[in-house]
Amino acid sequence: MTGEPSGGDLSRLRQLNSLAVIKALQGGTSLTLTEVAKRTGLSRASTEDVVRELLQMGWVTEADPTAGGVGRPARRYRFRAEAGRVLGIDIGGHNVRAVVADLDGVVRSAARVPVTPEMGRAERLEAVDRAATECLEAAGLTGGDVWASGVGTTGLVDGVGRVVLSEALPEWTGVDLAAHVRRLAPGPVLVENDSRLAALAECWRGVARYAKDMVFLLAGLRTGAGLVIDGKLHKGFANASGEIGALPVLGWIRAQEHLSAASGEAGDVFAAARAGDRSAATAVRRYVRDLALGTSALVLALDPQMVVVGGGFSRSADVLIEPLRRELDRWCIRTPEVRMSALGEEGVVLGAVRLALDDVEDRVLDGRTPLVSHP
Amino acid sequence: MTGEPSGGDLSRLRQLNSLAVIKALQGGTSLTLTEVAKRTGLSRASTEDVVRELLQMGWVTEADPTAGGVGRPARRYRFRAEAGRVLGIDIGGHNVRAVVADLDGVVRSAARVPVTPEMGRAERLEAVDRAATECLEAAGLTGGDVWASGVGTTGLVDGVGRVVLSEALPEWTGVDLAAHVRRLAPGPVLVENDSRLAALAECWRGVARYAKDMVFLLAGLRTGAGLVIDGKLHKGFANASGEIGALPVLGWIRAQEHLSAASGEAGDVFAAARAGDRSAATAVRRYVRDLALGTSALVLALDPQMVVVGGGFSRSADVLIEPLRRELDRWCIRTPEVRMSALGEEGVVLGAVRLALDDVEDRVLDGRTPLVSHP
DNA sequence: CGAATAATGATGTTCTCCATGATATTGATT
DNA sequence: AATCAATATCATGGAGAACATCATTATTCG
Repeated sequence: MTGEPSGGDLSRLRQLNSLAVIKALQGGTSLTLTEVAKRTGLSRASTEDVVRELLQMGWVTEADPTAGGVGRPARRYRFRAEAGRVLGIDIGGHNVRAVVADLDGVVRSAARVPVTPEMGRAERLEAVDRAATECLEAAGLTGGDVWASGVGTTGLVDGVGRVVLSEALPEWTGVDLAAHVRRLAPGPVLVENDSRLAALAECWRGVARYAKDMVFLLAGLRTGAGLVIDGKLHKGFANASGEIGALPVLGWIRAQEHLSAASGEAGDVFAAARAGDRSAATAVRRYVRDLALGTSALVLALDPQMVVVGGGFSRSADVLIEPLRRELDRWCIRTPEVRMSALGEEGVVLGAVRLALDDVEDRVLDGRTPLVSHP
Repeated sequence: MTGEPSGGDLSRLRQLNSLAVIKALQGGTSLTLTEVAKRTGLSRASTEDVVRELLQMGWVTEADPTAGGVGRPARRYRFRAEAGRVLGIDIGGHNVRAVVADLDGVVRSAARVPVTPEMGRAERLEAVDRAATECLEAAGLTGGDVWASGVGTTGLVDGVGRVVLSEALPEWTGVDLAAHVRRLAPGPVLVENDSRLAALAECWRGVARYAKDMVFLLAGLRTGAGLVIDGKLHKGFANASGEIGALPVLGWIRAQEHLSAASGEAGDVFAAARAGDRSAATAVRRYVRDLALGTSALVLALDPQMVVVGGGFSRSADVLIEPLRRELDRWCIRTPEVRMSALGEEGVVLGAVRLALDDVEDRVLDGRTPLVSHP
């Protein structure tokens, strides 16, 4: 019933310990052998052995020793994040973003191509190509250098990277994004729904960094949700989790209508409400009420530690967050922390990067890819 | 972001391999060394070594060799499930059940003490004592022989085994069940909500045996839910997951009222509906409609592989399941399999046993309890 | 009764980790 | 400048675990 820490060979032990050392070293900081030994729980001697091996394979490299301090200065080692690259892509209604990141998830180059919600399939895919190649070029790479790619898009995505259903974008249902991106960057391509990727990103480097259970709320022209459960993105049996908006009584379908009824442009309504416009304030109140209903359902179902609000409207956090919290209080047994997204528009791309990195780590961990660097 | 398969010592490797062998041997079947070796992926020689050690520690024992077949007959080994015992208790409105099970989860003795929903705290706890001692005695054990206990009760339970809130039972809020049961059986006591335990049980030996994501629906005088996500019981940050019933629009609050309005006794309504009574049929239809609304919220949120219906009303599956399925179809993007509980009234106790067994396995796995048997 | 078959037992090797002590490099102290 | 204290690196030997290989043993089949 539990996972599979399954034992095995002696080499498996070394593999696990190598991985532990890498994990300790990851994140840009450089450490001395003694520090690594302490973090991994290994003996100093073994740590040295492991590090030597990793050094030779190109996974770690020596860093500058720090001056000062008594005694012989220790050598410092750091994870060689530049050993590999991943590609992250966010295909939205208004923008296509692409970034190249290193193995620490640090963005090395980025590109953005504006698109419109009305664009057809071919045009949008062409924008994807442009964004990806532009940012690969800026990083001085070709597609072959990429170890894995993550792609975020609106709509439901199946297990092999095809868009099963997209209501927001025309001609988008049925696109085989994995195949398309694989043309640009051979190697594993992982496609996910954008709300989910934004959720992932918030758990990684956003406000939910230490939350194991978290609900991400995409509040914008569309309303959506992404769930992180037990530290992992929850996909569901057919990749259709978080689609609470489909239930009419929970209000997500009609939520935005309150805003568009009050004014032409949605962003204006929040500004007007902030300025004291009565009808705008009413519209926002109604919007929040509907938003909170669906959110309460998620919160009651999952009892997460935190709700993170992202999406276009999260810019108007000042008139959103507090009312939302109050509405949640009405329904929830225990109202979780409600916080605004820390990543804003970059959330989805970063989540795509995380998705790709997870894949890389999984493959290294499973030993399917032996720990060999591409120098 | 992933778990902690953290490496370590050589002894750690042995520990993992021991565990793998135990897992392979668990479940009553006896295996030959070669079979174990094949299942664990270890070499025959190492398997032999591990098994010898486990044999000596009392975790496995030799079984009768099977006759027939060419070649030297192989020795057969089996997990010594009788090496330890766990206690499972279900404290309900009408019955208190207790069972003693071995490490394979096979029930060795059981006891049932009838209670009434109106009983106060002292009386109900006294029933718990009676059920537990009766079934310990029947198994020839004292509380000290029990390695861990699992307890199921209605209501919200906190992390240390206290009932935080119970609406169904009088004087029940605030009981420290863990402390109470620990008096009977020292050692770890784990307390959980009954719906959740029933969910766990269905995933273990019920109809959801191979489902990783599953929603259990408790349909009875109360309505509740238990969630299994990624093969594990989902508790939530404050142990309050699955409480979707708190949201009025989702109908669980008013669901039963349809039934009680139609007739005095709930069970009768289903019977009457089955017999063709028009008003009873309408009541059932309304009940199912409300039940489905909350269930849809759970299904849309989680996209589980399966919905299992348990609780008192699941006896009337013939007039429940199919209409429920149809109603779910109305709202859900992908309607999961809907099945009736296979365990019925025994579900909660079995879940309690599983909870206790999980604790035992975790402690063995973490090495906090060295693999030492109590002979 | 011998041949084929499959399990068991024994031996030696290799891999990995660890403990211990020797050696190196630096800052502070005399 | 010489010495000391502190810390890090290097080297050696030992123990535990897993594995490959081969000889041995217990069956059944012909």
